[in-house]
Amino acid sequence: MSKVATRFAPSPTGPLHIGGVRTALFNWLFAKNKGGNFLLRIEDTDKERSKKEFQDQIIQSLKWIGINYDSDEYIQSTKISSHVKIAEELLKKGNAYKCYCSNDEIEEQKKRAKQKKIPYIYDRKWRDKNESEAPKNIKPVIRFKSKIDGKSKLKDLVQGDIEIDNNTIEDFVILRNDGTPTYNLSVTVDDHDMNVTHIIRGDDHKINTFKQMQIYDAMNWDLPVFAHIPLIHTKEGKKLSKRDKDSTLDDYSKIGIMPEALRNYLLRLGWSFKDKEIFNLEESIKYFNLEGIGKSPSKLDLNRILSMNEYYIKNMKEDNLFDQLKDFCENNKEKIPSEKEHQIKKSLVFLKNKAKTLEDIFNNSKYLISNKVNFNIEDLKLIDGTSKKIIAEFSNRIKSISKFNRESLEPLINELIMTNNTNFKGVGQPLRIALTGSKFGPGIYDIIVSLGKDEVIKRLGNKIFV
RNA sequence: GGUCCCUUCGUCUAUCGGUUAGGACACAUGGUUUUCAUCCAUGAAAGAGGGGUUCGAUUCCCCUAGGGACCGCCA
Repeated sequence: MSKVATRFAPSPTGPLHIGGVRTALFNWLFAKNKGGNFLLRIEDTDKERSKKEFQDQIIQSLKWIGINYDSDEYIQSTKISSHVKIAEELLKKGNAYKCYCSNDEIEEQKKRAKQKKIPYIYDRKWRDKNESEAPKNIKPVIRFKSKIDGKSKLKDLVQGDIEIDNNTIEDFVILRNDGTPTYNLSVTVDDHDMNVTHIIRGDDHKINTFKQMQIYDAMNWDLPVFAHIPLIHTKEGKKLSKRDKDSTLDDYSKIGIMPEALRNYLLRLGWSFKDKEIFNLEESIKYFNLEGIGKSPSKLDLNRILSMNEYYIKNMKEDNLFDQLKDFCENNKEKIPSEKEHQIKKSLVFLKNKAKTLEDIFNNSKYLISNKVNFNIEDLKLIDGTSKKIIAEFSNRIKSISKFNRESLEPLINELIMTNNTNFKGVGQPLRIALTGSKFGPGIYDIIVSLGKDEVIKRLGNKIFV
């Protein structure tokens, strides 16, 4: 058996959506599991809708989530001439024929079928007609001569055996009247040329597979193995499309979901391995198989994505986490000033405990990133006379503390609680608001220590607390 | 409408004829705590319905219902 090769074949007509990412992931993991190659093919034959920017974005997205393809990307539009050659060969061999029906004629047939409520299928008018009868003013399309009798069986590795009557597959167009190949032809020729052994793709291609199988058969090419994975559905239970909310990879990266987390989530969406939930990269490759793919569609669950991301934030090495945070902030928020990097990196140890996303970490570390405190108006109202007194006392007393850490601050805080006849909240809350502008945030000791003595004194000295 | 596919807690899923139907997320309650969280414990929560086959069905078969995909000279 030849070396396993899988491929992911997106069309660059929009941003890569999450279902595509999962398809790519499954193909990639399958290939890596088998020690094979994973290839990327850009299906850009629709000139109207294909855009280079989407192609770049797809490649960028795959890179982001850590899926790397073997050898250069295969650009379908550069292979059109070989597709056409095959169409001509099929024509010569009698597996295809020229169809001179006009657009109007076809439309008319469709309309009539709709009225009669019978399924439309091209009536094979030119299948056996002599070309001498061809109208001069019409450029023909080339149609594949599909089987009419009998049944065809698809041995699908996910769906099992699927059998359909051949007469439900129409004589589909393989070459348009402008001479360009259509999807089913191009895909088949490319997959064959690329030596693809396993085609793992969305459920929505199942019927196409029956068309493509006939081309393989006519050309006497080895049939690859097919595996059609169930689609990802929206909350409403419909096929997820790029137009849906939270459907593209960017929707997740921009709120601070990390690639490891999204990869792990997508792996477990529609695939399982016993009760295991967390798979690092090595485990993903080691355990991935087609048997674990379920047959029913699954819905996206943002809570689960967030929870997965939270897990990775908490369990990731801080160096790595910081690098990701840095990139995230630069790309989506504001750049972390280089002089603050060390301080923030050190603070991750507590910042990460309160975060589900990189965005959360960013929000919780704003008090460190910015030199100016941005006060929440509502929270500021909580600062009363006693609060001001406590702030002043605290500020005064820390000036004499030489070692600025939790141990040295604790007695001081406790003393303030006693002398002001209050509880921890009575002291902690005003200090937190004064230092960060908000009553929510990291633990007060963490805030104070991470800011450092000078900065704390400076912030507590703000005129509004006098 | 035709063809094909699917159906276990709200969600993702485990179970490959015998289980108190398990786990995870979300949810609820309680505990820890220094706000918000985290963390820990506990709880509620499922085999679409009906027939078979079988000593025994969530599991195998059939029907019904519900859902989905496809039905382009798009990919």
